Amino acid sequence: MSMGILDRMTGRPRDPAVDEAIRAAALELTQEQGYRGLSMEGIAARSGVAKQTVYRRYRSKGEVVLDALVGFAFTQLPDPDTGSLRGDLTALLTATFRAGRGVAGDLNRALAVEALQDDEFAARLWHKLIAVRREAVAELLRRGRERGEVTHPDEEFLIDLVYGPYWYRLLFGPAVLTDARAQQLAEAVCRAAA
Amino acid sequence: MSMGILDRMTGRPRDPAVDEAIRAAALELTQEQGYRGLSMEGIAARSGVAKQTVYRRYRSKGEVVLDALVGFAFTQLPDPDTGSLRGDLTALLTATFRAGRGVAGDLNRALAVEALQDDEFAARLWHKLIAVRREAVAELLRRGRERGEVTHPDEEFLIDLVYGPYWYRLLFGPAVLTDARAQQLAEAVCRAAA
Amino acid sequence: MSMGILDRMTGRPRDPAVDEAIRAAALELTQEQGYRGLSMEGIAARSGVAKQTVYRRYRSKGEVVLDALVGFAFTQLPDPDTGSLRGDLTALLTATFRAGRGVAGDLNRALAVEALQDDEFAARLWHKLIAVRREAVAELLRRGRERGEVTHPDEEFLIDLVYGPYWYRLLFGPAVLTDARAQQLAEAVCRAAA
Amino acid sequence: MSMGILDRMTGRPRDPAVDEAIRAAALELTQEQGYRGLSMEGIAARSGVAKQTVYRRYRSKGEVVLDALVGFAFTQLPDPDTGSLRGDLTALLTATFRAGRGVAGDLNRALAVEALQDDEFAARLWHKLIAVRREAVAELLRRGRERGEVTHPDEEFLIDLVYGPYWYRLLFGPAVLTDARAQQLAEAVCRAAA
DNA sequence: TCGTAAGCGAGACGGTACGTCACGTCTTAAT
DNA sequence: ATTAAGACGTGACGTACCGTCTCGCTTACGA
Repeated sequence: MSMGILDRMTGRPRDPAVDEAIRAAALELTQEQGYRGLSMEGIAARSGVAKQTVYRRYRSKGEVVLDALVGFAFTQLPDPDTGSLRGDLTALLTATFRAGRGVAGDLNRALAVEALQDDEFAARLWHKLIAVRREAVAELLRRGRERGEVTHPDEEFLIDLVYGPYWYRLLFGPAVLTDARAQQLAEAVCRAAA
Repeated sequence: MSMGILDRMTGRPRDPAVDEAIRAAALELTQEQGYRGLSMEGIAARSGVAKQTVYRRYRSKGEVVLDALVGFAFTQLPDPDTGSLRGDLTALLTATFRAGRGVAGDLNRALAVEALQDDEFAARLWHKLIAVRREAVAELLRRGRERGEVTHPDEEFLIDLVYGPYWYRLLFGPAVLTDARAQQLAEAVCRAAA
Repeated sequence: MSMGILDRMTGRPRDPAVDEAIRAAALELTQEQGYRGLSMEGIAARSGVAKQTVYRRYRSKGEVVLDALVGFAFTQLPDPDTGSLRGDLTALLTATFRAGRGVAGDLNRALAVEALQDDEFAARLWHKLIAVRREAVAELLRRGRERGEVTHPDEEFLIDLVYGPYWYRLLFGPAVLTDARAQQLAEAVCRAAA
Repeated sequence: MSMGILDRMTGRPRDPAVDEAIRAAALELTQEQGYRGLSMEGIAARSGVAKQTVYRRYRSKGEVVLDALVGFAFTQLPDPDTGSLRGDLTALLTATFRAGRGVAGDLNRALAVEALQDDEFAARLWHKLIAVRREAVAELLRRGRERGEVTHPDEEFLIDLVYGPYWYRLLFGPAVLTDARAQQLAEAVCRAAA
């Protein structure tokens, strides 16, 4: 959220309303005009905030979008416990795909653009978002492993298998992030994991 | 390559050396400075060509990169026929991953950036590059289907499964496009396809 | 005028209408809001020209003002030949003071601001404006020397005596650049020169 | 110095060390980077003082510089009484020119910049600095008038003649504020005054 | 052979956004 | 009330590219 590593306790405190306005503006603009139409200048203008005030908090528009996305409710991944790996994965992937069809899809695309061009940002993105999502799958897999549903030794690989098609389709033609696809994918991962 | 629908037959013909210089400049700059450092302005400067001359051939830097990449040797996908789906997929994925570790990876990233921001370009990219690669896998799957190795009805889904992890890793941390991973993936796809 | 040392002969030629618009905008803005209210940004906006287009011609607003002033008619100093040093000086100083009471005074003040803060600019100002004005006085003094009206050996000093009070009053309280003062000054210089 | 018209007597008293630090910082920065590099922001930073603390005392950087300069020893003009106008003027001008060659020159230039852009400040500068200096000359002239050395009726004009060349040279090329020049000038003023 | 039609290098031009700097005001907690 | 610290709206800075344009020059082909 705030860029400071340690919270300062001196000086005028940052206005939380400003934080909110910036995030809101970033979301609005991304939805209205796509990521191409998003700029630090535009965010500042829309949120009625000075450019410096945005730069004080974020290095780039990517950071703004990331922060805005992290604040989203549907980012809180469900941690379903249906009793079977397939059920768990289906639940998680369905939720993921559904989010991907909405605003979150646009935001994810925006983050991808930034990450592809900036390694530092890619690293931050990984820690703040990607790693969290991966951990959710890892947890499912651990439970599956206890039940004997998972024998494949390489957890990382399996997680790639879960999220790979999601991002692939986010990149090229968003038309297929359907619930049916989510189910197919869960099934496929189960087979691979066995 | 040439943007004209119908070849004009009057006036001074385009200089092929210029085409070459532009592509070369795009490659060099992408490698040296990443996609962020790539600009139409820069391409023109580096190739010693007027800006207009670049615009006469390409709408955007994405198109330049796409054209440059298409001209690459390792873009010609192998069409292995090892006798088994697993063998075929392993061969194809190994080749793909290897390319992804080199320059082609940078170029693919560049194309992704452009595609994410421009739907028109995304469509062109799909037709010129993605569709071709997908067709290669489709062919393997057809052969596997004849042999009875493939029973899964949804070919499109399986192809997503093949390429999804590749792009996912191209986005986030390129460190894992190893030969071993290619093999793992081939194996997983086989299981899903069965 | 144009910043280029040698005129290029390739590329699209600069639009003279743009030159004109920039100078006009600079003059208008200086008169309307004083030098403090003058900015490269404002000049560009007022003249309906892109900021880069201004920067392509001038390094700073000082240069713009200088160029604008040099283009002025009343910059062409009179070279009076009244037959006496006192007559000549009176004519020249009266003209100078009169100009100083009008727009040229504001512009001169603007140039002083810039020169005081930038040695490089001060040098250019000297060559383009100050030196020219000094040469006019030098010519008068030479004629006076032939007539025996001038015996003082240090021409530079005498010129300082002519222009010093002018700039002093331009700096502090512009109320006294009267014709009477011009005459007094001419008289005083004559005495000093004798 | 202190901006308050009436001294307040409640609350925490102002720290005199702060006053000193601000003036010192202003001097240092002016010498190091010229007036262009001087800013309220910079003064505060260099003096280790909050920005507000500077603004509480001074309206603008010009005021700071003025205050700093007024505090200088060599600002106390000598009131020589050599017995002749020429002697008096030579003494005063030599002192003035010498100071102009040092830090005081830079400070004077700085004040000129501010005064040229801000009429209110120009007025304050006149009262606090210029008028004082002019009065010193006026005193010399009065004495000269008693002795019969001065017959010229316009005292103001003569004072302009004394200080004009000084400021002129402060503006354009400081190389000539020599002792010899001071003497020449004193001589010329004497002749004009006679 | 000569005109017409493009290609080409060069660079001007109106734009938009960048990221930074300083301004002058403000809000906080501590003194 | 003063102080250090720093947030904040504002406005300008100087730069980078964008995509289009206008020059003068050069290559071709076809009449």
